[in-house]
Amino acid sequence: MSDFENRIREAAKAAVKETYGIDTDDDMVVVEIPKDPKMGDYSTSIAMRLAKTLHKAPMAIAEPLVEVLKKDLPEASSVEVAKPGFINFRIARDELSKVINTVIESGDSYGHNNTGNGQKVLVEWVSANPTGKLHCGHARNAAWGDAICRLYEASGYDCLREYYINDAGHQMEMLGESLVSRYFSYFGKEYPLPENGYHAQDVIDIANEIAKRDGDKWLDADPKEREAYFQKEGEQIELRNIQEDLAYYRCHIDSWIHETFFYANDSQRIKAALNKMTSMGLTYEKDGALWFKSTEYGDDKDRVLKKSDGSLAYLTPDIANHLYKVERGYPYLVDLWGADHHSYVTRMKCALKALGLPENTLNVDIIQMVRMVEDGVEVKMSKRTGNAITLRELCDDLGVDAARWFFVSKDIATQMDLDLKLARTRDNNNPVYYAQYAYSRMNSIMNKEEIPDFVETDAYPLLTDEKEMRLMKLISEFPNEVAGAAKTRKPNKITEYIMSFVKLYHSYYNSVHVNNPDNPELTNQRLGLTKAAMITLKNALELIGVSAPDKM
RNA sequence: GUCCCCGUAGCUCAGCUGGAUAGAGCGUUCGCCUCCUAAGCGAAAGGUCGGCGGUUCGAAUUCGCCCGGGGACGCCA
Repeated sequence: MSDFENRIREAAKAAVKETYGIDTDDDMVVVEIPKDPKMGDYSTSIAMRLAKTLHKAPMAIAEPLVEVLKKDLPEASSVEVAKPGFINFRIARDELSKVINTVIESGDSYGHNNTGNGQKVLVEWVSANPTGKLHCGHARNAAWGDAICRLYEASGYDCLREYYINDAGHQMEMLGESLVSRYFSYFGKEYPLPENGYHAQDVIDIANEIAKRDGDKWLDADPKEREAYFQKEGEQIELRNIQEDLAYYRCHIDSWIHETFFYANDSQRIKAALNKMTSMGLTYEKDGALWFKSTEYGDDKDRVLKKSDGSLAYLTPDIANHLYKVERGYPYLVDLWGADHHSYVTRMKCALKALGLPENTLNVDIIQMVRMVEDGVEVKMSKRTGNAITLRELCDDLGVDAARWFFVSKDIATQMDLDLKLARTRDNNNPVYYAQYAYSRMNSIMNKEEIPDFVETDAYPLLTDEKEMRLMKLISEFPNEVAGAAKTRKPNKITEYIMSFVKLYHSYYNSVHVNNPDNPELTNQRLGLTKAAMITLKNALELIGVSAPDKM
C-alpha cells in the first residue's frame, strides 16, 4: 500500500496521544500536500491546531512531536518543523518507489479502494422525459452522473444507476398529439399541432416512421385509440433513442423505472404512499384537493398531492418512487436534478422526513444550467421548440471524449456557457487531448521496437530524478484521490488530478530519456515507472469515461 | 418580495472541513525538434480572489450587509 497520507495521520494522532495525552480525530489532524514541494511531501498543521487547548506556541508543541514521529514513521526520510508550526514530512525514496510494483500488480484495479465499504447507494440521474432527444443540459447531467457512479463503483460502494421515466403525465399527451399532427401532415392532411406541442425534428421523424410502417389506417381511426397508440409508440421510440444516445455517450443505466409503474395495479404504490401520509396525519383537504402539510417540515408552503380534478400532482408518484428506492434496500439516495428543479428539493425532502426516513436519506445535487452562447449572446434552447443542440450532435462535432471531459471538468454549481462555435469545432488545444497525448507517448515508449521490454524487478534504486520522485508520489496518491472524489461526489477532482499528472509527465518526458542503451538497469527501472504511470493514467481516464488512445 | 447558485489572470475555470510566496488550461511574448510522437517542453508578462465590515495567531476559504450575473418560486411536469 502506498497510502502515506493516512499513515502520517495515524502516526500524528499517536504522537499527540503519547506526548500530550490528547485524543484527536481525523478532522483535527489535517494532513495535506504543501503547495511548495520544497517544504516536503506532506505536512500537518496539528501543532497549530493544538495551540489553543495546550496554551503553548505551535513551534514548541511541534518539537517533541517530531521526535516521536521520527521514531514511529520509518517511511519518512525526514520530519521537520517549519515556520508558523507546520510539521513537514519527506517520504524515503525506497518507500516511494514501492508504489510502482503495487500499481503493476493491481493493473486495471489500481485506484480502487474500499472506502465505500459496501454502502448501498442509488443514483437517479438524467431522467429526461421521453419526449425528445437528449440535449446539452442532459449531456452535462449524464457525464457527471456516470462519473459519480464510476467513482462509487471504484470505491467499494454498492451503486445502482437508475433512470426515472416520466411517462405518465401531461407531457406524454402532448407528445401523442404532436405525433398525430405530424402523421396527418405526412399524408397532406391538417391536424392542429398543440400550442405546447413538440416541434422538434425527431417528432416528425417518428410520425413518418409510423406512417410508413402502418400506412394511413390511423387517419380515420377512433381519436382516443389513435392518441393512445401514438403516445405509446412515441414513448417507445423516444426512449429507444435516449438509450442509444446514452450508450454512445458511454453511460450505463442499470435500472429503468417508469412513472406508470407506480400507477399499475390501480395505483397501488401511490395509494399506499398517500394512505400512509394520511394515516400519519400529514395531509388535509382544502378546496377539493388533498394537501401535504410540508410547512410543518420546513417548506415555505403546503403542497398539493391530489388536485381538485382528482388527478395527482407530479410530486405524488415521485414520493412513491423514492419510497420504492428505500424499500429495495437503498438507505442512501442521490438525485441529480437540473437547477429548475431546485425548489422541488425541499418538498421531496420534507415528504421523506415526514414519512419517518432519516434526514440524510436523500441527497440532491443540483446541476446548474448550460447556456448556449453564440457571439456572446445567449441562444435560447428548448426541447419543445426543437432548437436544442442534441447530445448526439455535440458528440459528433466534439467527440465523446472531449464532450465528457468538458462537462466533468467543471463543478456543477457553476452555470456554464457553451460557445456554439467552440462546440462545433474540434479544438486541438482542448485539455483532453493534452491528457490523452501523454498516454500515447507512454504507450509509444513501452511498445517501441528499439526499446527493450520491461523486466520485473524488486526495487527501483536508480529512480532518483526529482520529477521521478514527484511522479511516484502522484501515482501513490491516486487511490486517495478516487476515494475523495467519490465521497464528495466531485468527479472534477479527477480531471484536476489528471491535469497535474500529465503536466508533470510531459515535463519529465522532455527532461529525461527513458531509453538509455548504455545503462540497461536504469532503462528498465524507468520503464517500470512508465508502465505504472500508464496504468494510473488509463484508470483515471476510465473513471470519467474518457478513452486512452494508444496512438495520436 | 422569498429562496438557490455564481462573481478568483484577457477568456474558461480549479482552489473553499481557515494555514506557509493565490493555481491550471487557453490566449499573448520570447526561446527549444541530428535524440523514446513539437497534440510537447522551458521562460516571461498577466490578480485590490466583486465591495465593506466582523470572527482570530492567520480569511479567496467562515459570518453579516451591499453590488453585479443567472435561476426558481403553479392544483406544470
